[in-house]
Amino acid sequence: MNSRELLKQHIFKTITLTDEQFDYFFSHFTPLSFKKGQTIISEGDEVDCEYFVVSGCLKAFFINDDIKMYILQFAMPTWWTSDYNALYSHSRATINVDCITDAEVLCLKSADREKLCAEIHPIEHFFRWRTNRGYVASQKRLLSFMNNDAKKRYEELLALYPELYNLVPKHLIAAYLGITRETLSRLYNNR
Amino acid sequence: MNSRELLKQHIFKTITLTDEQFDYFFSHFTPLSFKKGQTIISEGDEVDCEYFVVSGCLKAFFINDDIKMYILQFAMPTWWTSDYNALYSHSRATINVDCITDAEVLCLKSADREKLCAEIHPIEHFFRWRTNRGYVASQKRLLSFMNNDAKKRYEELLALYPELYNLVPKHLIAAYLGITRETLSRLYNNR
DNA sequence: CCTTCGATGTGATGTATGTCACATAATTAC
DNA sequence: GTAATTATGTGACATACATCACATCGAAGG
Repeated sequence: MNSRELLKQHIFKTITLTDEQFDYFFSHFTPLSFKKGQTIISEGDEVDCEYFVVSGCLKAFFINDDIKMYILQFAMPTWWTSDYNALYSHSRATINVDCITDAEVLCLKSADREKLCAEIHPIEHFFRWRTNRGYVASQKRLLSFMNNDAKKRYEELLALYPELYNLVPKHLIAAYLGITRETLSRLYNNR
Repeated sequence: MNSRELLKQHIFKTITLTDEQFDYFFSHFTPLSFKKGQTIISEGDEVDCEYFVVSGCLKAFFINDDIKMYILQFAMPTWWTSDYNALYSHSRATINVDCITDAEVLCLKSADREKLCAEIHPIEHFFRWRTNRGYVASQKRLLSFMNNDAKKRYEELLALYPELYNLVPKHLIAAYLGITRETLSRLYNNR
């Protein structure tokens, strides 16, 4: 499926637009291709875009003062990603986004998102529901952090996204779970 | 300030409505009063409202199988709360909401929120931005969980909401931080 | 006023996870 | 194809936090 169809099917799960409306909507996206390891957003950047993943896998991550990495989100096809804190508050990026695999994305400028939301009411509806779902997912992950130990969180992650097991290196899974790679290795080798 | 003015000032930080539009908007809210300790949402309930806090302090919390409590959110005046997972997915409540102090709230039915969002475009805009901010706050809290130890999270919480220190018993602060009351006691007594 | 119960403090001890060190396997770069 | 780099496994030990037990203190209710 091409990127236009993928985006169309994705947003049509929430809203419907006329063909002209969708064409207009789609005309604001810029397709971009990246190679494995390439950086999309670096800490300190001005952030004015968000990204809809068409193929491949991205990660959004934070690096702390001890150079330890924590992964906020793996972004797979039909997921959206950016540094939303920076994007919404017009501040500099504090998180990074890069490519775990070769990837194709559609880039949407924040100013264009706002323009589209103002011009076409259903588009605002779509973005409201996208964030509603993201908020609930984030709360669930927070609860899982408080309630479950690392082993349970690992099993939950693999149950929810089995494709990650072969797609992303284990030290990145550990960085998502908030544990060290050593601990993760011991968990699934039962040591 | 009365509840109508509080809500008006709150939403006018994001959007503007005509007087008639705001009157219409406000007419969908039901004022409710609760006493300290009263329950607003219990696990297993059907959830069809969200709540705008006018006065007092609520907590939204999860109880796990070992009857340990984890607090997702303290809700102070101008905050919104509910079990958003249940509310958005039309499922039964898995989290509880109750009153830490006597409280007044404005209740908005989910069906009315959707109706208002469909009828008045700026209202959809308001709710989109409310959730955008909630999503970013939730991501920040997640990062803090992964990156900081309990002491740092405690200091962060008090820096962000100093009023909680005197308002909320310490075992609830602990339940928000995801630690036991004993550990919290040791943290601030440096033992 | 007295009783009860919830909130808090603190010691002793257990456990999950982190840290550091080192070995080896798998990829990537030249 | 070889060297360099990155990913992974594992042992020894350190540490943050949990658990359990018990004491104290203060607020709420009859």
